[in-house]
Amino acid sequence: MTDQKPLGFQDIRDEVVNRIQTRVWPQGSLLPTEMELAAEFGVARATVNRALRELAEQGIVTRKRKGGTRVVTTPVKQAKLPITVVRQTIEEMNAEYRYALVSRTLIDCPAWLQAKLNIPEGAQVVHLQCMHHADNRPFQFEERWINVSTVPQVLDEDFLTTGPNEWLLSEVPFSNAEIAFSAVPATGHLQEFLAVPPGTPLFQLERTTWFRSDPVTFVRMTFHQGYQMRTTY
Amino acid sequence: MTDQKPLGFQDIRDEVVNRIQTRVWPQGSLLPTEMELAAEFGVARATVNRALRELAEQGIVTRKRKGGTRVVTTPVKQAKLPITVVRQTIEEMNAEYRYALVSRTLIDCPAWLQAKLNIPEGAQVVHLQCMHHADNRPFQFEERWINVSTVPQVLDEDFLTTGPNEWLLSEVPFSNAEIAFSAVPATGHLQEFLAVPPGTPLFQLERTTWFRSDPVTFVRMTFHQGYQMRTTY
DNA sequence: AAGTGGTCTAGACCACTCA
DNA sequence: GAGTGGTCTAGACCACTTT
Repeated sequence: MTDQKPLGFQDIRDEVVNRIQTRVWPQGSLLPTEMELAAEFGVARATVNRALRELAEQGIVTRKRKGGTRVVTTPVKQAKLPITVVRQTIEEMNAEYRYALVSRTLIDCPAWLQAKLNIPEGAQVVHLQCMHHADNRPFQFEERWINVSTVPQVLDEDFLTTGPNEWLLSEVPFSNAEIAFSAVPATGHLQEFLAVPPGTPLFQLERTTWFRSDPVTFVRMTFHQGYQMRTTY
Repeated sequence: MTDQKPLGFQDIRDEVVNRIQTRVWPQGSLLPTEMELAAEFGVARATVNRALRELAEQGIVTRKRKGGTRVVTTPVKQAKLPITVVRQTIEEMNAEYRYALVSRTLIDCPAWLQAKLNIPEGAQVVHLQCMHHADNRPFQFEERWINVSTVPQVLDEDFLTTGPNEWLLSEVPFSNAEIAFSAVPATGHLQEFLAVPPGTPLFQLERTTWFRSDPVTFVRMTFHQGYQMRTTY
């Protein structure tokens, strides 16, 4: 009984990872070709291909036609950061979510936002300020600008009961975005709404969103004192 | 000339995304089966399968045997966050990188770290403090604890010229980790090494790393004032 | 019980890239 | 020019889930 049961692509993948981790195939070395591996494991080349393709996506190996498959020397880890809606985050903590609109105004797009979104002069945007509470304690202050020309429906939405994040997600799903994380001091509005002393370090997330190369929205979300964003790789 | 050239899985994928974005297949709706799509596009089922599998990985659709393929109602975006070495980050800014070891001591594992890494009592760890400079200005302060029992080679490494991050990457590549981002005030060491007034908000990244379920290291990296971490999705 | 996606196979052709 | 991965096909069987 040399072979027990047929191997799947996941078995191949795991075994390759194994050999890389145990330095059977050291960093920088060249792996056998797909055909050789297929012969060794007794599977079709397509199966080996799928296994190695996944490892390439994970950044563990690089693949080149004619060049073969090589173990990456300095693996660039990729943490997957799930971007959820605030409501979900809070409800997953088993806390009670409460949303409150602070202000909603229709304004001419300020110059800095024009530049950031690359939209023409004189465009109009809806400016929103909102608070998100968890168990009645301040959780996140949200300041947002929505491009009226991309999302004209925004003029008919008052955002009194639904947060702009969730509303936009239903109106403009499947957009793409740029995100920036930073630490900022509590000043002005932030200090008041998040109920912290002036200068308190706060975790902040800025995001610019497009739908098919049309700028949709820019949002600045500032979290309560001590908030940690977590992930894995 | 009804069909020009044979379609690839990428064409299928893009066209499906297109139909989802334009609400031909609205959120929550059921897509045609793989066989139906294969017939429509004039390709093999495997090709449709690959296209839809990618969209499922991206979280745009969900797939269930017998249940079919369904457009996700509230897409959970996943930002891919490349975790690079500090040196790279700095060199990509076209700045000059400089590393300096502040302290290196062999100590008994403190209780809080024992709990965090889940290692037995009395274990020993190497405690490191380092500074990373960009163009001779403070960029990042790194405080790290390395588990001696998992990485015994650490006893022979003085870390005078090479940062522990890069060293560990060559000794223990392909590990997995938990990451937490937060905003902290500058105090004590941080304030001095990063040359900022006390209480300045600083961006901090904490990471716990394992290799095959053996705890390797815990690191706390605090960045200079105003640092932003950026990504896309 | 039936229908759907999940996977594998054997073969083929192509595209890239190295020598 | 030759070798490698990239992709596609047609068919098959399996595994899960709903009816």
